Amino acid sequence: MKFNKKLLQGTLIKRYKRFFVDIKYKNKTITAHCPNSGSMMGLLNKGNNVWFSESDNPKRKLKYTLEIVVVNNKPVGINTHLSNKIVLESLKNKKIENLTRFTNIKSEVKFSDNTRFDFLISNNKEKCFLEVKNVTLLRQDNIAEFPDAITSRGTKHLKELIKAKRKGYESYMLYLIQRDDCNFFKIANDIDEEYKNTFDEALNNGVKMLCYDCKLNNEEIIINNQINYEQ
DNA sequence: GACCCCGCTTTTGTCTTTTG
DNA sequence: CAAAAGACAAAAGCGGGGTC
Repeated sequence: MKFNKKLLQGTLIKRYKRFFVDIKYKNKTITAHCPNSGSMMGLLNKGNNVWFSESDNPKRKLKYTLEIVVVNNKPVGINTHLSNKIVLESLKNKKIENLTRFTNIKSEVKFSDNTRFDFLISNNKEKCFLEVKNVTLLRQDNIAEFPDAITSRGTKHLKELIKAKRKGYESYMLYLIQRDDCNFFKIANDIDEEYKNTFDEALNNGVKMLCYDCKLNNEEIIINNQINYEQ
């Protein structure tokens, strides 16, 4: 996934009102859109280097978008919209081993009245729902974790994936770690116990789980290696 | 226009304590 | 003992951009 233009670099001042982030850039303070409504635990230290994009869409209220936060010299992708783009590209390019058999890809597909999943991928034998989660949290060396805050919506998605499975669909969770300094992935059960329980229930009901990390720099973010799940 | 990203602040609601 | 005030909890609404 290439950025349209090279990202610009600044330092973080503060994040507020969920969608706003102030950045120091060339001795000025600019306000950028923060396309991550999560808690972004561990990423929001004042003074962190950040990389952001500039949009030329005249209709936007904020022309800058925060894309990457650098923590301990490691870049972390925070734009949750990009995770779907990255995954779409990876599906098309057959970069995700377990999913190469699916030739048709549809984004944002409605499953029930109040649920839509990120992807419905299919071939002439199987239909498969795929839900993507963006992972940024690292609390111990080498281990990425999700979620970074209680996520009732995430739990709901898992339950809906179980339902999909019962209705004859294949179903997958894909945790996309937008950083490249982790060799393991785990569910942060101390942060959201209910999520962890539902996750286990999903696995027991045949929902499959995949986890990949990414390589990122100021020009692009691309999917990298499959990451081991650690109980 | 509906829905996705889902935490933070404000508002509203309920119960408990204080005061005249 | 009733009314006001305070404490706390639950619920609602806010925000920008993107995609269908």
